[in-house]
Amino acid sequence: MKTGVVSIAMREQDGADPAPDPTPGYVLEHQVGHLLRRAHQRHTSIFQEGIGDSQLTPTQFAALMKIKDLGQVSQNQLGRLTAMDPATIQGVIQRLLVRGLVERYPDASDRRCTLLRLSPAGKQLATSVIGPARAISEQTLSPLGEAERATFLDLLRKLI
Amino acid sequence: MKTGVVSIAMREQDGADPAPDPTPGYVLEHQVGHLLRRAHQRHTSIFQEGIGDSQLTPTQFAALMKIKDLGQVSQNQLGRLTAMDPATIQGVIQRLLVRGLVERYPDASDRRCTLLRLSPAGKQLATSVIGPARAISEQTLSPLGEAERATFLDLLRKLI
DNA sequence: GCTTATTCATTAGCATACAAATGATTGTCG
DNA sequence: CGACAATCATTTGTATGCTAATGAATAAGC
Repeated sequence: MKTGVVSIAMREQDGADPAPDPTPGYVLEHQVGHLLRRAHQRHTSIFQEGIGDSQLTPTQFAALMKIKDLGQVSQNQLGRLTAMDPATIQGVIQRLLVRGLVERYPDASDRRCTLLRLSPAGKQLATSVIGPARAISEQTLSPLGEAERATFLDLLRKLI
Repeated sequence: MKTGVVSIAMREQDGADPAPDPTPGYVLEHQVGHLLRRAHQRHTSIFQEGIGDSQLTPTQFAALMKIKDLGQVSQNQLGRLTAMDPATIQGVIQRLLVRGLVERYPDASDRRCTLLRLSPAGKQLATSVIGPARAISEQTLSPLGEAERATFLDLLRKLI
């Protein structure tokens, strides 16, 4: 039977030590970044479950809502309003275009820009998913009471 | 000069209406999912800025910390502990293997499993980034006061 | 007005993140 | 013990999300 000392010596010969070595005072599960990642993961799962359109992602939904709000908007401007960089919003819009939910047309006053608007199908979808979207927000916050929800959203907004 | 009425009529002929159409009572910027996404984005940016190793991502860091805590662990088990599905943890570990931060060896008691441990370089890196990681958590929460931070983390934990 | 800087949109490359399918191995249950 | 279920790891495909580079068009400064 190998002793602990011998075992450790052998492992050090291999150059790696599989002994547990937790860092005092640093718990991954308590870090705000890890918790934000997991909370965002949970919300995404709730969204896909509840939005009622298996192709529509949270970012595509955000783009759709923002175009609906504004009527028309350039791609980069839409990206700024939905917190997506130009490369990301490009892909999101491309997929909405393929589905026929968004239309593009040139901006007469600035030939660099392409303006976006909702197609009739896009308008129809945008309207029909607002109900599910409200339910998704409610379900995401369902572990919290009413006062806790308001507090949480207040604090979360301060972290943006 | 075109009137508004004529302009709208022409647009309806195109099948799309670029008129603004905000939904009463639904503000994208107030939705918990959008706020979680943006807060997570901000944290990731702070992480990349502060971790001190331009190649190390938040998920790679989480995997590194968890292997350090446990000494050795199978890949799928590590994924469960860090909230990554098997496909995601596979890629994360692959990149840590390429960098020589993690080592693999077979589990004698279960030939399906491959056990993971930190290499000496992995141990060194894991130890050296704990200080920056603490600073990253602090900076992420810096918009909040002490009491607010505790409240926020409590509520965030309830949402996992 | 002309150079310079900025902005718009796209592209390539890399890193999560998930669903679904696969093959190998192990566990369970009749 | 032998069929069936479950688990481990991988692979493929799709969708964010970022950096960096590009070319076209506009804005700013001198």
